[in-house]
Amino acid sequence: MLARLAKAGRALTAYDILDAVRAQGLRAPVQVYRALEKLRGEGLVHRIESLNAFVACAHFRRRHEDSVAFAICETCGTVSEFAVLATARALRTRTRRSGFVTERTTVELRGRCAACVGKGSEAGA
Amino acid sequence: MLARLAKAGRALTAYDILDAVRAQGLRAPVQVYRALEKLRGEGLVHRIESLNAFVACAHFRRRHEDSVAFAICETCGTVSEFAVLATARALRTRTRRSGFVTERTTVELRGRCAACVGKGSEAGA
DNA sequence: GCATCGAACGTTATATCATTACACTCATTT
DNA sequence: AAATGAGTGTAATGATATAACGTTCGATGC
Repeated sequence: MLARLAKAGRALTAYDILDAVRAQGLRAPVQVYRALEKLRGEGLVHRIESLNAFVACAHFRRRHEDSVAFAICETCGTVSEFAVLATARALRTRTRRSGFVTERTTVELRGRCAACVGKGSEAGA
Repeated sequence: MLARLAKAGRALTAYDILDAVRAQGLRAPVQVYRALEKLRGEGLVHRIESLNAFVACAHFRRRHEDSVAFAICETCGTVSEFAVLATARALRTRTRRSGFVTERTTVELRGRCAACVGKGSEAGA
């Protein structure tokens, strides 16, 4: 299942994954959600909140759990993961001043990846 | 509808809203989604991606559209909005270096608000 | 005036995402 | 062996969101 996700390069919904792994014996959504939950716990999978979908962790669980961001291309669906240590720290500090204790941050960027920006301008010209 | 959202102080799902405004003649989800879409366009409502829910804009559309973040209390559900101009700019710059053109950013923090942290430590002591 | 058009709206149905409930298996403990 | 409890599989359902389609109504051109 993790292999499927990693191969996809984009985010897959639980039902996308279900379709992909039916051959391997998983038959119901709840089984996929349980597996995803476990993988997320191990830091091998991230959930993309704005897509209600999942990606394989690009960084092989290098303990960055709470400071990861995603750039999501609206055109091709590609999701790239990057670390945002300093940004996450700044946000925590900022909200801490009003007494809020941050446990988890979600940072997601929507836009166009390099490849799609290139194609877009060609088409427009 | 906006009044309902503003009064709530927390995020409401489209169906929460639907229940609240049935008296005012809205009868189906799609009507609520259409209204929300319009309000979002006007900058009066924000969507909280990690909750699949909506909040009234706390800043009266002061043109901060693309640089707003939310601190969401896991205990009481309170959502507070704050501006993250510099953070959003930094993220845009950062991804721009790899050719990604950011159109929209989502920043959401989960944790405990001041009030709930206080209560929590009392209970724990 | 009135035919035409298109945007907005209402209704119904359906698609999509996620969880609950419960029975069964099987390893562990006693 | 009986009791316990974690994990698993299945079915059903709940929660979120959109599609499809007909109607209304104001704007436009004749």
